[in-house]
Amino acid sequence: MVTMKEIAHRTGVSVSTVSLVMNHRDEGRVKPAIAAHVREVADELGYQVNPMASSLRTNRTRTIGFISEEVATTPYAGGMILGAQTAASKLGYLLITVSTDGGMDEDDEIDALKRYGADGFLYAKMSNRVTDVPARLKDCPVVLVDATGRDGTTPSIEPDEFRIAYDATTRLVEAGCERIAYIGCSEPMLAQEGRLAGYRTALEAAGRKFNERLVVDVLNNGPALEAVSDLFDWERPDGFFCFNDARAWYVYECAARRGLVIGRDVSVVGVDNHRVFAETLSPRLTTVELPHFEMGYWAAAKVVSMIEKRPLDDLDVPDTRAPLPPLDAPVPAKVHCTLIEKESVRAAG
Amino acid sequence: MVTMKEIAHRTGVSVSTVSLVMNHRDEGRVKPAIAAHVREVADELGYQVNPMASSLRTNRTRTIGFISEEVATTPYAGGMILGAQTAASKLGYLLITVSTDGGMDEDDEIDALKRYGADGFLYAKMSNRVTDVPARLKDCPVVLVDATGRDGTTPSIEPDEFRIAYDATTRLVEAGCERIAYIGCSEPMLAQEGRLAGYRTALEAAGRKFNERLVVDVLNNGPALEAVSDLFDWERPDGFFCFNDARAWYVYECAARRGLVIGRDVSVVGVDNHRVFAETLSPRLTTVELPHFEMGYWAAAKVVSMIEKRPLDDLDVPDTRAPLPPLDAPVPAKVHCTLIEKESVRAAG
DNA sequence: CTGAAAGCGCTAACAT
DNA sequence: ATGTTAGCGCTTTCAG
Repeated sequence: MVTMKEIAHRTGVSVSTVSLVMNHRDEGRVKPAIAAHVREVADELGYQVNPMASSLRTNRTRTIGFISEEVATTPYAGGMILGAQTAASKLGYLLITVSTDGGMDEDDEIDALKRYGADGFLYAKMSNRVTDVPARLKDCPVVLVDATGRDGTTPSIEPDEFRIAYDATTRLVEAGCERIAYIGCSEPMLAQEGRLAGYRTALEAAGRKFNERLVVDVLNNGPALEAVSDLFDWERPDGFFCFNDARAWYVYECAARRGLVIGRDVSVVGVDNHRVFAETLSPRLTTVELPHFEMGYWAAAKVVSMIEKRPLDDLDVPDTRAPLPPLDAPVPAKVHCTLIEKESVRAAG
Repeated sequence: MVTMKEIAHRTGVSVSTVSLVMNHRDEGRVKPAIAAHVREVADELGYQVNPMASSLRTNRTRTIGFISEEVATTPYAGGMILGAQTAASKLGYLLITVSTDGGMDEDDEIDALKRYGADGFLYAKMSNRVTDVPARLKDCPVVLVDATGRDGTTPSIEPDEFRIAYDATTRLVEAGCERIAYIGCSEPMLAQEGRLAGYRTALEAAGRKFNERLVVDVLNNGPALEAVSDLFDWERPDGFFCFNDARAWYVYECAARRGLVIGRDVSVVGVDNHRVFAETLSPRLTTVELPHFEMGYWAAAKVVSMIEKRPLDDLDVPDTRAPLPPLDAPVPAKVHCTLIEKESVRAAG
């Protein structure tokens, strides 16, 4: 391992000078020629800072902890983690992911993260929920991902559920569907409330009236298929907005059994059909992809801005907003999802 | 943060003594009474070692790096990571995961891991492939996960593909299926070869003869559905062994369109139907679950044994082998997958 | 059996 | 503008 000491030795300056240069804290403190030489030798030797050693003095490790209890049980975690890691990496941080599903104890894992000196934390859910920040994270920089804090005390990022449903439903309207159904989720979730409202509002904006009988809220189980089946038989919808991929599947199954072809006889807009699934289905499906990557990305950038106490705008975060693509977009069209970024209500740390 | 210095102060001994005790290196070096007292005070104060500080002297961080390029694009990574993290955590290590899909450069990510002093590495694929170990990992402890090294130089763990297919096919035979099809994968993969062989051998062991026309190797795309559809019409199979969940889906779709009920008219054994998917489908499906968790678990334990240069048996690793459950197991039956653990051909480090 | 002292690689006051 | 010094928390000889 090549150390500052070695560079100091080779360049004939002291370690402190090398330290200044390597941390870009020269600028009027070290003669430019010297600084350049130091940098050159460092490059040549392939010098890399030892984050352990510097953390000992600075109490900063340039690591951020990512905590989620659903890494193993949902296919969406990967995208979020990748987004967070991408931003972290770009900003010179390392993301350390711990999942607390299975037998893992959340507090233990958080302790491990703290022991290793994480500078900040991402606390992630895999579907928008009101969430309490764990007690031991109370006075650390924390950002919630795909979740919203109970008290408005913690910054968060979450999908604009209302707009997802509004856009999806509008799309079905514009595609000429007359009887648009919503296959929702019967568990209480922010996503469900927001989407039902968006569906309803879009219908009304299009001059349709909301029909309760076209709304079926189901769980992910056997009776769900019957419920959707009944909907097919009794209401004969020609368009479906589906809460998620599992719900969309009930529609495919029912359609297949009746000889109906999706894209011809009925239209379906689903949310977040996962890739494995979508590869098979996508030719006949319009999807709203929840921007897990983007949420992770933003959250990581945000927590870095909190750690370094500088405005988020100084960091390079792409804008994830994009307009709804036109209806004649190639199939499978992707309806882009907008995001809601919440600043902490109190000072963001 | 509570330090050794503080404990030393409170107990009236020196830091070195505290160090000995905390590292369980007392035993004939520190008087038992003193040791006990030190431990007591440490507990009371909630002392935690500072891994940064000790790494400075020992060049050990008790972290292991997990590298994969498919974290975001497959739903299976989560289980593997969770397994690895569980074992790591149990053994007092922290798992640091980096994914190299998306725009991430693998070498950069490995460098980051090395900079942070990872003691060993897990290099994971999400489906069994012959794999080269990255150059910069050459002289570090490395274990391959769901992959096999090109030269037998690196320990690895991978599913027993032959037996997966053998067991699945046998199960279909025992369930009374007469015409058992294999919906395979047309890409060259170890998994495909092994499974085709297992399918064939199981048929022959049951006194059936292998019929090429019952084998359909497909990609994950449009033509696949037609190929399976043709198989239904021309060969009228009553049992299906499917390479993975996407392939199984073609069978469901074809069956639904023909009014055939799975579990009554046709039997299906799939591999690795992911949970999101399985929640909807599982009542009618027998699955072979690839033991991603167990692979991750074993691999992490293995790499720790390499790092600490002590035999794997000293560590607490559960045996993941289990017998095939009986055919009258409640549906969905899970066919357990056996694993192949490969030691390095040369000395294991 | 226990403590003093040195040093891991780095940063940050403080001198020059 | 650069070097000296001290010390972060811990491990590890080496003396006693």
